[in-house]
Amino acid sequence: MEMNERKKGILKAVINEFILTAEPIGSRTISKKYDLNVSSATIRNEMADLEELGYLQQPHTSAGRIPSDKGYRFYVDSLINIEKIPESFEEMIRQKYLARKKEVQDIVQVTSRMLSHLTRYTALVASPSSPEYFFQHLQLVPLEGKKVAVIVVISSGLVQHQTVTLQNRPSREELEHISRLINDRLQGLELGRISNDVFRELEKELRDRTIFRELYRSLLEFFSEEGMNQEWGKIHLDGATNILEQPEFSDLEKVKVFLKLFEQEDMLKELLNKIPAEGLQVVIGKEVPLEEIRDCSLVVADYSFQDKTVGKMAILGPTRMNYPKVMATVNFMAEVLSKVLREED
Amino acid sequence: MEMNERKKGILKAVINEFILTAEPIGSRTISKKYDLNVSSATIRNEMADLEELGYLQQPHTSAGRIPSDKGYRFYVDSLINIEKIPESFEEMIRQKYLARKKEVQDIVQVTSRMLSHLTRYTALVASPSSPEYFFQHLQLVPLEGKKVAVIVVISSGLVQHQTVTLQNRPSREELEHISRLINDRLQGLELGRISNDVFRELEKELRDRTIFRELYRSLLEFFSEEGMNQEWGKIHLDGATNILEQPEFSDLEKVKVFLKLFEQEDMLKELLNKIPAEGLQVVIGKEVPLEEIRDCSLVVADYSFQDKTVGKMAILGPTRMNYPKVMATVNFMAEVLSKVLREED
DNA sequence: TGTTAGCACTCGGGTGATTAGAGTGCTAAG
DNA sequence: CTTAGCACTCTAATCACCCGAGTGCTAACA
Repeated sequence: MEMNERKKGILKAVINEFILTAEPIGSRTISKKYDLNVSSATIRNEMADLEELGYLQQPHTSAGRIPSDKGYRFYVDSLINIEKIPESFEEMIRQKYLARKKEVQDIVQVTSRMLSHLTRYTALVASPSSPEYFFQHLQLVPLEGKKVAVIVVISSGLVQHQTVTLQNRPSREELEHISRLINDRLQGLELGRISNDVFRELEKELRDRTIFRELYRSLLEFFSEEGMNQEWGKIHLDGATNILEQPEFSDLEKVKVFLKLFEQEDMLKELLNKIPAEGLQVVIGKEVPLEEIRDCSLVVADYSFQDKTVGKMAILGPTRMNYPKVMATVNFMAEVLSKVLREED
Repeated sequence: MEMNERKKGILKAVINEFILTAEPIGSRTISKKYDLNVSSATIRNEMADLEELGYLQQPHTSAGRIPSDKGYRFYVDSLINIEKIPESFEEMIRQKYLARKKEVQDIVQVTSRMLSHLTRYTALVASPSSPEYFFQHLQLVPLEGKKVAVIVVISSGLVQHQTVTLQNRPSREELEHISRLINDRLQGLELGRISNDVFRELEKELRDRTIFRELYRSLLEFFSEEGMNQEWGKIHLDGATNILEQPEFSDLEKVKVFLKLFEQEDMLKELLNKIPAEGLQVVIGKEVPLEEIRDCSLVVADYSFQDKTVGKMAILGPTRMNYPKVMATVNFMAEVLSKVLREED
């Protein structure tokens, strides 16, 4: 026994219907609502076959069928076309981006908010992060007392800052001297290459400056792998409560697990990192690399900046997700965001 | 009929017990568990009196009593002493602060996390914000292309930045000139006094510089009341899911309302603003100035920086909250945070 | 050979009745 | 004024029951 056109049609109908209703689908429903020109008995037989093939499953004997993960997989891979998003939408989205200050956090926030609003599921957006970014500028600004603000600008427009308290009050000249030296040395370097070595060389040159010694540690920390990871690639989440609208989350225990997860940013980060995002990816049910949400699906896309993939965005929802719509939306948003970032540049 | 010592003792016992169990408390429970030297019948009579006085209420005739808002109010005002936090705790908390980079966001985050962990309720912390802060330094850093990073430092260690795209690529000299002028003018000014007027004067001086014209708008926005509000005084929330552990939130609808609220930062901001926080405040049930959470209580304290109140922190939980513990914790955390900020300075 | 009508069977979930138990208020005695 | 005792109330849990949706199978039909 193998898949034929009629089986495909029935599978598609069942999944479409299940996405709509979240209830097990019986053969009668299909024969009435969909024009397949066969009786419910025939559909019943086909559904039994589809179950044997692993695409459908039955919660209990006297209930209808629901799709299995394998069923969804087939549906996503072979049965649907991604919806077309109307051109006019792009303009609207651009407006939203323009309305906000164009800091990285703002962009990420706007993106996640739009994603969650458009899909009514939960959106995750990782802010741009790439070891391939270039160092551009470092500025040391003396503050009150013994404090210094260390401001680092990488690639275009991405700024990070940090305050350091020194042992003694530094003079403005001293700070300027040091920042000039550091800038000369790091100018145009890829972040990934600003290793300890570079700093060790710098340390030699600046050995006599006690101030540098003190700055040294925090700069090292800043450019270390962990420092990088901590500051960049932060995950912004929106629409967490949307899952509460889904009938599969009427169980409080499940909700708990879910929301607990959302409070652990590192988990989410790892989750997204585990998904090899190039283009549009759909991860269904048991394929999800995170125990707690094995009954969910993820739709992930990457976005780029200066022609490099720098971040990902994702929609997290029940496996019974409106895939055509969500896939279209995520894909579209990733494209628009990449465009917006390119133009900004 | 009025309050006497025995009534107070019984009221206190009922509330303590209810805080523990979340179940209506009957007279027998009190007579058995608490050593009041009276029988359950006597307690029954007293409880009837307490109900008449409005301190207790009955969900239905054949159930025990639960405290009313008025009961909690009396309890908080007259029946409890705030627990003493052991000295050793302070050191532990300091360590936590030291372990993180000392940016404002980090401090706020650490604070809210600790609050929610210690109390097992939801913590809200408003980041420092005050029109009484002083302007300290502005730095314009040229980025790639036509972009400029505007970096503003206020008071000690509070840094904000923003990227602006200009019409033409600015020269480094030009930017330096402008920042020098702006710095001279704004140096040491209270943020609240950097009004349009100051900028208008600056505009006159710099009229010939087209670059300033372009920067003008974004600076104006930055120092405007809304800009200020948007950037400072952000609310950080932690332990949202803790409420799910509370039996009063076994109703999904209620959970929904709650979590939806948490996704609206401006609501939370308004909520905290409406509470005149000086010292430790407890807002109980119907006293809460926000419809959606009228069956909750808030314990709020303010914290200070440079001897001025700059922010608030709060614990949000069910009215059936462990007031002695929560009040002690919030009070303590606010004090420690103020101390840490003072020492930093 | 594939399709369909018909039918007996299964099973979950909703309905209603019953019951156990906790707690009360009242009364009367100490 | 306190307390033991008792009748009464009300909720929540349990159970039996039934309804209906849906199935798989069989037999007839094209």
